[in-house]
Amino acid sequence: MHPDRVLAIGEFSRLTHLSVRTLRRYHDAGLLEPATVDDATGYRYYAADQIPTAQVIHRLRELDVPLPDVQRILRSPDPGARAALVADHLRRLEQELDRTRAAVTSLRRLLRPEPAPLAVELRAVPETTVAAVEDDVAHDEVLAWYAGAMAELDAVVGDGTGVPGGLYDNALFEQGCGHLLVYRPADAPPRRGRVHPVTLPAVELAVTTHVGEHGDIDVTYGELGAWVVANALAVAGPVRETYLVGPRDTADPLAWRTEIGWPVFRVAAR
Amino acid sequence: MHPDRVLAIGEFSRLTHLSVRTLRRYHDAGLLEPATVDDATGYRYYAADQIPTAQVIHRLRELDVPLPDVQRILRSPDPGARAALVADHLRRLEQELDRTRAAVTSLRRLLRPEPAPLAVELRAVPETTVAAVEDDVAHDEVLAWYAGAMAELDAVVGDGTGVPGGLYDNALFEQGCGHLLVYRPADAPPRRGRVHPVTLPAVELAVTTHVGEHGDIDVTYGELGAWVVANALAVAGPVRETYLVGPRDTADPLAWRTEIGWPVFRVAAR
DNA sequence: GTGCACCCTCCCCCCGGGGGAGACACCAAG
DNA sequence: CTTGGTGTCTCCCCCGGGGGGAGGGTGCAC
Repeated sequence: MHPDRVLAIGEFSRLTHLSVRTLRRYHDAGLLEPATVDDATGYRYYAADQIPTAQVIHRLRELDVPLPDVQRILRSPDPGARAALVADHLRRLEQELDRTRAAVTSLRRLLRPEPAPLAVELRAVPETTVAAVEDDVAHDEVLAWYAGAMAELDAVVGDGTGVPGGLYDNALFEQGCGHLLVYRPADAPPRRGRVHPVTLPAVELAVTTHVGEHGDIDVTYGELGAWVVANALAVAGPVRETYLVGPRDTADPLAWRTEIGWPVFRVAAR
Repeated sequence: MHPDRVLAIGEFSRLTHLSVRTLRRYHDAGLLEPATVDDATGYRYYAADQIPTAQVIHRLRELDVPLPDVQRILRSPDPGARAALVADHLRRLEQELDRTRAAVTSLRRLLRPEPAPLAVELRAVPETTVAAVEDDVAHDEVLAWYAGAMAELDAVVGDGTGVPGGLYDNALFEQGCGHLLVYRPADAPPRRGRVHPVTLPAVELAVTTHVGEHGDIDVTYGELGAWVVANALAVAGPVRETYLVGPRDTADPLAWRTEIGWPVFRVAAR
């Protein structure tokens, strides 16, 4: 046995199915340091027991784990912590899969030859005081934030106090992060944890209703937007959503009803 | 109604949930040309009926469709052709999902605390003449090529003529594409279509058997590689796989047996 | 006519790789 | 010991699909 036979980078590449270039990059990134490096020539030499490590990196990269996260996983000595980090990533992949499914649903609706006509109503909404949770949130954390905020809201004000809703800052879509607010109507909104009273300003809303799950809600947004423009209106302020019928009311997605209201004002005709 | 009210890029951004920067990029790429561009100022103005197009692009991008492909889809006027292109992409996503699943399987095995010891055998293989299909193939097309080549081979020489196998060029993993060859033993190999006789050279093989589906076969490769190195051998020439028990023999992946043989030669001890 | 939000172009950065140039290093054969 | 082929080094540029920010011109409402 020659357990410490050293391997040049090319040989190591053949054994691990990682390209030479990639191995060099991993060295530079501090991900996979060669067992020894010749000071004079710069030649990298690997040991046979680095093969499993290289393979773990390979697999993690196939799962699109970013290099810094790969490093974190490799550096964590405890197998439990390691497994937790990996599980974290698998969860992220799962979320991405949900996003993909939603995009497919939405695309199907967009490419349908005959879109159903949209019923839009112009509605003046008076000032309202509600129990709310609000925060600045990044685009890809919206779903998680929403779940947490709505759960806290339910816990504080109960879930029999009228139809819940949310306000979504336009900057969320334009800059990738923006101000979010979810609320429930309440006569005397309490102040507990993140829940506190907020007075929503009076607005003129262009309102339509989205039917079904939220995978293709952007299509409804677009149709509403087209209607708004066609009627010589312009958008002003955050979008309002009202969850008339949602997952908490019935398990059947086809029965879900979400009201979308876009604050508008009249613009001069051209 | 003002159906031709023009929209500045910011307003269009709010209506489509695409960032201003991204809209500009799509203009530059010829993906989504503004309805009019002011020659003097360079200001982009969009029409309301461009909203659906923008949304289709948004969805396709969420599915990671490359911009040139998005363009191709948008330009194809026939809804049927368009649906076919989209379906093509969904197939690609499905393949990627398979790859992800394989990586998860493999990772689980890699992170298992106690790896099972590997039984490796050194075997001298004589020169053999076989019926083969061979080609230079890119890494991400291997599975598709394999399926086609093996089907053609079965059709020409029948599937009762001994255990099939394959040779996989190391360059496939190092450079991303390399020479592939699949074969079946045959006394008088015919020459029909892509099938033709090939004489495989005699080699010394380090052989082990991979059990189960191929998702984690790279782990076995790595273990075999480590064994080869530990025994003062070096790899030479393409890897040989032999499909002792495969999907064509039984539907139970746990029963599959794949022999992996790495051509080796003895190196001087250090 | 003035202020301010909007819009323009341009350049650099991110990630994780690949291509290729030009210069050394290794090793076996002659 | 030289020579040649192959392996390896570093360095820079490229890809795709975006984001950040600088510096300067515009549209429009007051």
